[in-house]
Amino acid sequence: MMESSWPENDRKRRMVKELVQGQECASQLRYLLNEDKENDGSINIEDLVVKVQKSFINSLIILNNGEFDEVSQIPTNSQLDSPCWDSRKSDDSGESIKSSKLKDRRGCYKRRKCSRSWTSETPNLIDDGLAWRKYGQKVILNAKYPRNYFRCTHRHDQGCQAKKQVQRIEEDPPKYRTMYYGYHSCKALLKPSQLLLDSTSNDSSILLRFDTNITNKQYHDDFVFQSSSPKEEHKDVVIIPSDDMIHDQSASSDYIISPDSTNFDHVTLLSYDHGDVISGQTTSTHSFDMGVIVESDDFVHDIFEFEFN
DNA sequence: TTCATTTGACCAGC
DNA sequence: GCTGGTCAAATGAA
Repeated sequence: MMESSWPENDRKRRMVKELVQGQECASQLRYLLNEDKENDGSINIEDLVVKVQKSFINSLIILNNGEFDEVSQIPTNSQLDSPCWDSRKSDDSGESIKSSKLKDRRGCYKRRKCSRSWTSETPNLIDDGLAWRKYGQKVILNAKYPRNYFRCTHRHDQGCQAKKQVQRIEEDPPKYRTMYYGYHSCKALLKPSQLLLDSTSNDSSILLRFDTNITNKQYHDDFVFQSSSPKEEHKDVVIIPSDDMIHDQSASSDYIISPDSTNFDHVTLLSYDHGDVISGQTTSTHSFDMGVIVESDDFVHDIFEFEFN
């Protein structure tokens, strides 16, 4: 069943959330790679890449007005790459077929025209962190390698309509083209071991690190970071540009950090400005209902790292 | 036993 | 009639 388009606000919020999560992972990745930090293995670099990729995937899909089974982004050329999806066909065919006592009417479905897709090409097969189940493979005319068809594992139990096609297009260097269709509406797609946060932080605190560049001035909505800690599951931390920022984009940037539904007493600013550590600089808060104001003269390029405890 | 993959068949669209 | 997307039985893996 196809879902209708999201309300604009909801769509925007979802997209921002996806991008913010991706950016957070990218920042983590940069932190590990560029600053030559020791990684004790608690943070899996490959998992971070996966999460960044997932962020892009979902953002691009959301960008297409939330059309779950028909999206476009990169204008795929090709009719070669313009498969037509219609998950409803299985409802019209598969189930009814069973009851109609026709034993083998496999492939009885209705293809739909004009479905567009967006595509990514990678030098290797990257696990995008989503749960896919292969349901077909097809030799494609004039193609050296077969095309593989995947649908979301949770298609039946959660009605997730996401699909993708993967095809190797070059051998040396190896190159794979992945075409995505539909939005992943299912839950629990990522491995639980993927922690966004620094696992060295103590159990009672949450470490949040982000690059304010992500909070681009063009966005005036709340920014929601989903973070986690070893003891607690997920907490949404809302980053709210101050009124000055909203109304005057040239104004100095204040951010209101408001952990949502948490009971933290303090926010400690551990570092900012590309890793220049200001240890122990604690920004207390009267009430997290009101948030914490963090001042910065150059918010665009700052990297903030907070600890909630 | 359950779940995922493989693979040949079926069928819509061109 | 050809091509590509999907189904579902058979098979394999855990």
